[in-house]
Amino acid sequence: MAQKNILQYIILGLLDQEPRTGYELTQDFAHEIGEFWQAQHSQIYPLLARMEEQGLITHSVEVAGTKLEKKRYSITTEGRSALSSWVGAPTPTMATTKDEFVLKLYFVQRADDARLPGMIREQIAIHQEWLDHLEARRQLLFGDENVPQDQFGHYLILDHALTREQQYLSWLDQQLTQLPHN
Amino acid sequence: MAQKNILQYIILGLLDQEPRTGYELTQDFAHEIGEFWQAQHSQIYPLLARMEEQGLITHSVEVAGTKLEKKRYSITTEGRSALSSWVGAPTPTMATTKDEFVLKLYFVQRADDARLPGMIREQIAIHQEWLDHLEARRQLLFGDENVPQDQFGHYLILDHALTREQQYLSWLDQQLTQLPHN
DNA sequence: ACGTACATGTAAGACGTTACATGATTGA
DNA sequence: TCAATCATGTAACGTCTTACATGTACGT
Repeated sequence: MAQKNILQYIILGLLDQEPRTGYELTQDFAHEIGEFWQAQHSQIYPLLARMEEQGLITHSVEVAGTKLEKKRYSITTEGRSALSSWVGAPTPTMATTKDEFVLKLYFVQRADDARLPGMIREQIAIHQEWLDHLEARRQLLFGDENVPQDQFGHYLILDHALTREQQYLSWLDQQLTQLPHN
Repeated sequence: MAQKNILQYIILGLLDQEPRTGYELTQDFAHEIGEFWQAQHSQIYPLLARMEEQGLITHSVEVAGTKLEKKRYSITTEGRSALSSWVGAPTPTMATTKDEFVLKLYFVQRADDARLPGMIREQIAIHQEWLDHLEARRQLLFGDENVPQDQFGHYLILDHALTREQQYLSWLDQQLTQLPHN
């Protein structure tokens, strides 16, 4: 995709909340923030080293048990300033959704293609499952709060993802019912 | 992103419509299909060579003027079969929208952050412009037709993109009006 | 003692963008 | 003749995923 190192800013943002180890950051990408961005540990560890070289973060060593060394990274003043100017900077480029399913639709030339109903039903199942996951997540994090004071950003993007999935699903439903002789 | 060579199938799909040169394919990605997938010529030309090696496409040489050689590629039987099995295969992976703006929102911790209104207004402008473009495109391609017989797939994904942008915009509008003392 | 989770790294390769490089055609 | 467009390629580099590789800690 060749972004401009967005991952770096995500890590800064997470470390700004509280210091973390590389392993913990990996867990965050697998769970906490994984709905919106993915990163494997093989990408995270080298990046942490580069960011420390640049002075954006530092680490201290914690020993667990007798031998195991954990590197707990914290954000530096310089890092905090880089994070802040990223958030404040314009975001002129739109997310280009590269949706394989939608691409396939492009090459279905005819409305009566026999494969369409099955294809759409498959996507409905996938997006319904995802919507359920997101709803459970909102319930877990925010309960029935309307607009929470803290974690406002997290609330915002969860709400955004929920709205998007609801729209995607209702679009799929609508297309399915509008198909000829279905 | 490490997809499974989706670009290859898009090229097969385009060549299935009619034979094209690498240059023409590049133009298609810049205009026709550029709303949904991007590819530069530097990615297209080497891929065409690889696809020809695999027997998915062939080319014939056209001479324009006195010297200029154009390679016009067509899909082979093998290519048509690969395209068809791609379209027919399950699409189990969801599009992971990596939306830089939404990521920034995640790190805005407080609802009264002074930067929020400006950030949201910027995105409204961008998405409004995009929506206008898509609407002009639909008007151009399909006029006031409701559900066209031919180019059904193109109609579908344009409709999908339009719906998505409308939803994105209304979400942004809603968040803007709900901000404290705006 | 054994399995799972914790913890950190490197290597190889696919995908994608920007830049480099060259030359022909066409219309003003 | 000059500029824009047509036309095809390679190089360098950044991002991202999958696989390789190693070892510790902790609970049962």
